[in-house]
Amino acid sequence: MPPKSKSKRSYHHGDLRAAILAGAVEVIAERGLHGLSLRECARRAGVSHAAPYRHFADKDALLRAIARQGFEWLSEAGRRAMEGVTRPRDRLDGYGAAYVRFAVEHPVHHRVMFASELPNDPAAREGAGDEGAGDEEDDAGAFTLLVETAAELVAPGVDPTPTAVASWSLVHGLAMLILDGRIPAEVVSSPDEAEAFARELFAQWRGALR
Amino acid sequence: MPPKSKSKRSYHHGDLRAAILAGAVEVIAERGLHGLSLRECARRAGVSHAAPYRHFADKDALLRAIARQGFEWLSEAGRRAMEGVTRPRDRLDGYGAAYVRFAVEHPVHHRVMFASELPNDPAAREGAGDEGAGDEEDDAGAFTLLVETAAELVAPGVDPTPTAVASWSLVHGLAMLILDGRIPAEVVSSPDEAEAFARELFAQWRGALR
DNA sequence: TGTACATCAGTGAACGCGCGTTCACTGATGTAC
DNA sequence: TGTACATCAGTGAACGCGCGTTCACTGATGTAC
Repeated sequence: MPPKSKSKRSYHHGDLRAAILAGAVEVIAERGLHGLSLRECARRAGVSHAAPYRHFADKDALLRAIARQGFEWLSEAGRRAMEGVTRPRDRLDGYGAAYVRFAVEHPVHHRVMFASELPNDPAAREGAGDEGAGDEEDDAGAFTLLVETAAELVAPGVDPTPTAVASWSLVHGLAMLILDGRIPAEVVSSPDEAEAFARELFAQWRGALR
Repeated sequence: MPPKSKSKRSYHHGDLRAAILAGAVEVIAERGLHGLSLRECARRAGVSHAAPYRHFADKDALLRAIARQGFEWLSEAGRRAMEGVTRPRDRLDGYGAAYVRFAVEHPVHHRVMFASELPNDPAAREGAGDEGAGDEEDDAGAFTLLVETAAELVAPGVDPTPTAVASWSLVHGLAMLILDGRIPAEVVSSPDEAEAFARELFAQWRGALR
């Protein structure tokens, strides 16, 4: 395999789709969500600006692909964190810690997953075609898992939804505050620290409320 | 005061600054943060597209003004919610409920206040000139208030910061989830309902954790 | 009350820019025979 | 192993667009006298 002629002979990229996806995450990390452009992604992949359209119908499809990937990774992480753990409270803690860790490890994905740019636009939640439905499923799946876990925690007959929502709010809010730099960097500069901090939070929160 | 000649004789607006500010909030509500443009704000105020530059140095200054207004309103609401309430736990509940209510009442402000578009950009947190410093103060002020309240709640000698962070995370996360439409609309379609839901959440959360 | 003048809010033309998207194309790839 | 051909990934020119920002300007406002 001669080093120079490696891909020189062909202008075919090999896996442009993945390259565009990775490039998009990079761009968002550097310039923010509104700084993303298909042309910049193409540039980084070393490809003409029209090439991405072979793999993504439009800019929105690219964002939806990132969100879908994020939901997959998150639910996988949550599943892993809870397998083998039986005590309901520990399961909830494990899931929450995994949630925060995911956000710190993949801040761009987390942002894209939860960036509803149009608060007043119900259409964004509805149709959105085949791909949009995929996102919703992942999202709903994660929440269902949370409600089931919460159900093991509350007294029989009590609606577990509020507890599930509270748990989700706690970890979601913590993740957002960390990502926004509102939590001092020395406390949570690494995923490990973020996870530890989340667990500590859960513990002390319990104590504080008696 | 003749209805037609009212402002026809003068092209001076009267309070263009406020009009631009209100228009910007409107635009963001309709089109999202990235859909905001100074030209559109000028259009809605019935003014030439260069006029806003008399009142805002650039687009960023406009956003910073919205954020500053939001922080003022929020800290005012928090103060009002806690005045006359003495029991620490009730003070924390009141503040949290006010926080969630504020987010539902002023979703655009809340979004602008907490939209760090550039996660990796530490410069956004530092300098930012005179105006930026104003934001930071409001932000820090709100958090200080929270820590002080948390200090009354935990055992003496215990660092109240984690409890404060947990409280903030809970209400911040709940607000974000509501704003993103993740909480069923029938539960929280009005500010009153949002506030009630928040209080219910706090109560059941305590119960669930024993 | 009237006049001169400084101030400053708003105008409208102009600039350069990067973007999303389309389109007819070219040339590499893989498959059928 | 070789040839013909369909497929399809990537090209590059071109479109139209709205934007941020600047600039010399005009005309309203308010103040000093």
